Amino acid sequence: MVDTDSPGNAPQGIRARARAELLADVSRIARSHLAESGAAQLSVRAIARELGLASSALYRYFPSRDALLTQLIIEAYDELGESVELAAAAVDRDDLGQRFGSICHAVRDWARANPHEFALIYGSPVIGYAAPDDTIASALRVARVLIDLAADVPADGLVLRTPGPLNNTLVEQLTAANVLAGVDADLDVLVLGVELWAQLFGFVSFELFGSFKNAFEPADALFDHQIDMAIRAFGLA
Amino acid sequence: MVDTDSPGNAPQGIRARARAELLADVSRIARSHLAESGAAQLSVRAIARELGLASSALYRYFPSRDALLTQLIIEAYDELGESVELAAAAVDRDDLGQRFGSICHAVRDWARANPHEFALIYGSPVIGYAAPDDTIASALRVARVLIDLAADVPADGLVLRTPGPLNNTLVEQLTAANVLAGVDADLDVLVLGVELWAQLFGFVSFELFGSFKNAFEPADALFDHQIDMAIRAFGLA
DNA sequence: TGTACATCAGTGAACGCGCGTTCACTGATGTAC
DNA sequence: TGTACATCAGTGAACGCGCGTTCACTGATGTAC
Repeated sequence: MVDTDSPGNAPQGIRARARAELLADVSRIARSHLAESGAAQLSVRAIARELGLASSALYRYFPSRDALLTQLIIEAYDELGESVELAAAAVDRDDLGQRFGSICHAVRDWARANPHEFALIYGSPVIGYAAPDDTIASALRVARVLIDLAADVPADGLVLRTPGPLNNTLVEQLTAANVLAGVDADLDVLVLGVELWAQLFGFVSFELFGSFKNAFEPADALFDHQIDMAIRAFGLA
Repeated sequence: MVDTDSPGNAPQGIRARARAELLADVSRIARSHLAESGAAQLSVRAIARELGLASSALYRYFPSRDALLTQLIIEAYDELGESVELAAAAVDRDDLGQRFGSICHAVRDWARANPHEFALIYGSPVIGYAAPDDTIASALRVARVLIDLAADVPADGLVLRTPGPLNNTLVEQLTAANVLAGVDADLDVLVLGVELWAQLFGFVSFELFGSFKNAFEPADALFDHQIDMAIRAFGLA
């Protein structure tokens, strides 16, 4: 008899599937604890408790608490990176202003929907935890999308431009960024892009971490205005 | 016999002086622990241990751990605020570009000298801790210096200006900021100022929290360039 | 100037709780023949 | 198809440590008369 009663959605053995499910559960619960206690307080025991497992069981899945934290960080970078990539791809590639706006809104929207994950990757570093190199690739996804955009912005429309030549160090650093992303953006465009990148995340940090409290709540109008101004600075308006 | 052997530098009783000294010691030690373990891990017991006191002794000085945290936060805001005020006052008040640059450098310099205090006040909020209203006045000092500057910037030089009228909500929020600071800055200048404020702190966060890693290290040239561009955007160059 | 009393700083034990990680173990799943 | 063995998931006790906060107390400093 041919084995047809076992459905086709079992590409792995029963163990592999159980393992994948438990890993997902751990991640979900860990993220909820992130919101309730913060990254520094993330507790292997508390997660195991919520799963109904002995705390030692989790050591079959993660070598240490820090490894768990690393996975959460990578997941957060990847989620944000994917949102931003999708947002950039969702609009007309040649409408650079709209593309920039879409990217910015994706960052802010994801951050507001996942404030604790945002805090994990862009807030104060967790003391005593050193992020391993595994996080780098994921961390760079947002930057890459922005550099790609910069590479498409024509240099001659730029409203804010350095008078005279750029500082040597800066030229080296910007060139390295171009190389890393495999593009050849104009350096004056690129440096402005980096500064607007800092502005974007500064804004979101202010909004989420409380600096806008009692002043810019809601911050939607201010955000839209900031994007407008950035588009103008690029000469895309 | 007249009591002349007791020197004049005792404006308070022996107890009051001892208390002031111990409070200063607590603050100093707490700040060093901030660097070693982070705000969430700040421990009354560890501080008492380092002081050679029973942990219960500190409850004569602080009603709770959170109160200690509050004091550290206020101190940090005040230190930064004072640096920035001094920096703004140290230059020619009418040289607005220089004044802006001096303010920005003061923020960055203080943050680099006190990265953990910066993280405490501008990084991810400490979960489970709600800052009381006592912190507000100190938190506003930097913003006030910037708004004062904005009030002196002539509106007609502005390079980046909103096309058409500002959004209503934004007008209200900006007007409120003017009122709070007791000035009457042009709203187009003011909104640009707010956005450059976000940029300034975004930059410093990136630099201190690691987003510039492997890319803008050192970040000095980038910072100077960013300030240059901001001054241009204000029309002050 | 001296005395009586109130205030305050600091002690040390205790309460009740948390944590990460290791280890020898049981029993179930998977694999090679 | 069945059997023997290897791998893996999960257990529960233990190690050694941490924490904030309360409480009754001792002894020193300050104050009012």
